[in-house]
Amino acid sequence: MVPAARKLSDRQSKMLEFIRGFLKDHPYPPSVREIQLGCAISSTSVVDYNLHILRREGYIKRSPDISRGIELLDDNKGRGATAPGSISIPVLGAIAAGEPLMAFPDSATSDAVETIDLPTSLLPKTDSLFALRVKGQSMIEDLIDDGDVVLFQRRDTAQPGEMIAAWLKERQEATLKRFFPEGEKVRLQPANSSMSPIYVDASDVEVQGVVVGVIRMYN
Amino acid sequence: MVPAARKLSDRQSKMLEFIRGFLKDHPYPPSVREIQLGCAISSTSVVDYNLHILRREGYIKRSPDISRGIELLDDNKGRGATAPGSISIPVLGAIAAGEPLMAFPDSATSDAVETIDLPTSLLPKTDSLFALRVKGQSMIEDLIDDGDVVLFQRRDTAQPGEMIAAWLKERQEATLKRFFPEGEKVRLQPANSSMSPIYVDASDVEVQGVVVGVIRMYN
DNA sequence: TATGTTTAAAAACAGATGTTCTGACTTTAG
DNA sequence: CTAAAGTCAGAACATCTGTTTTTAAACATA
Repeated sequence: MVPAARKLSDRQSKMLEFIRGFLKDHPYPPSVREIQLGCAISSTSVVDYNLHILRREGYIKRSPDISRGIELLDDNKGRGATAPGSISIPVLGAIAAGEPLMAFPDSATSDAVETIDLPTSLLPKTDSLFALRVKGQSMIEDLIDDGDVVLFQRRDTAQPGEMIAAWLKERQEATLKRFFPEGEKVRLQPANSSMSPIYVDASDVEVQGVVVGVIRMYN
Repeated sequence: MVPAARKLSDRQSKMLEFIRGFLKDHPYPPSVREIQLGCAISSTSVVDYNLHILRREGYIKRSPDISRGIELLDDNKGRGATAPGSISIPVLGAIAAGEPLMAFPDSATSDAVETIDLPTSLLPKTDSLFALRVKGQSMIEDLIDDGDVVLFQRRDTAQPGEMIAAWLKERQEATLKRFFPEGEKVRLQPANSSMSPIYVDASDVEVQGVVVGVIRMYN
């Protein structure tokens, strides 16, 4: 049960949420300055000020003069199969990098066949990640081979040139390509000089996620 | 499964026991000086020295320069345990794939700055694995880029054509190349058409491990 | 014996981190 | 409106804390 039912400011809720997330990713609590960075706060004094309030309201406990002496009180800890500092990423299925084909299901509704654990230290961000196994060699010149596992961050927009998992509504197909918006159209560019780009209406393309990593195993 | 079964000194066991107890009583790990006090040790350097050993032997994990950055690894009560079906692989350092240079230390005597967790399902074998971060682009045509993390299985022999971490005794250098024995000599072949192979005496080459995987992160 | 390795102690160093102070801006109560 | 309280920013401060350096004792090995 949450100890207090007092209203918290946006900043305080954000801090609480950050601490909670930090404790998921690390085996030690965050420092004041890590909270400052994580919540985009301009001064450590503000962090301290709001931590004071969070303690007064019963959300946390603090050990004075002790680094990282913050304890979450409303946390039902004790469970969590993933090692601290690591997160589990679901491998949702396969994606075509050659001829587009395999659809991959939505993570909300599907059960990942497997998951991979990676240390958060390696990852740019730790939320909304998923993985797909690559079929085909259209991204070979970007050093992504058939069979590689590609990590994505779920996003619905992409910057020009980014590698994305694209869903082509009309064809009901998913494909791994570089993303180049060109007016009303979108060019989906493979990284293989023997293959041609795909041109589709911007409205027909749905960005599923952008590539943040690659894993390859030689078996 | 306890990571190592190496002999620990009385002092080291006591420290381990103290850390375990401290984590039971506090929501944050102990500092070096708290361990010093708790175990009646006369200097922080001695604590640091023995913590190094505990990490080398796989009992704990440490986050450099982070206060209280100690994590118990042999603890299966939720905090600090590697996820079931996963193993932790030490990232020992860097290896040159361009001009050979950076030596990487021996795993028996070195402390991994970080580890990566991978599910055993992805791995061909789960024993004697280690990882190195690649410097240079000599393996670019084998889809291994500068900055990639390469997983090795520790072995002292290799099949012709396998990608290996090679130690050149005379030069005191380590390099990532493909292995081709040719009589008395060994050809170490880069996967970059703009680079030339290295020829050395067979007796001058020490196989450290063979490549079993690649991990790449875009940050 | 000579030499190198392991373990230890003491001190100093450098960086990480909690805390405090001052002033300004915003909101609220009267 | 005015004053008090609440919130925030920037800087400085104090100390907590990981790391390094130096020196040396104990121990094993050649």
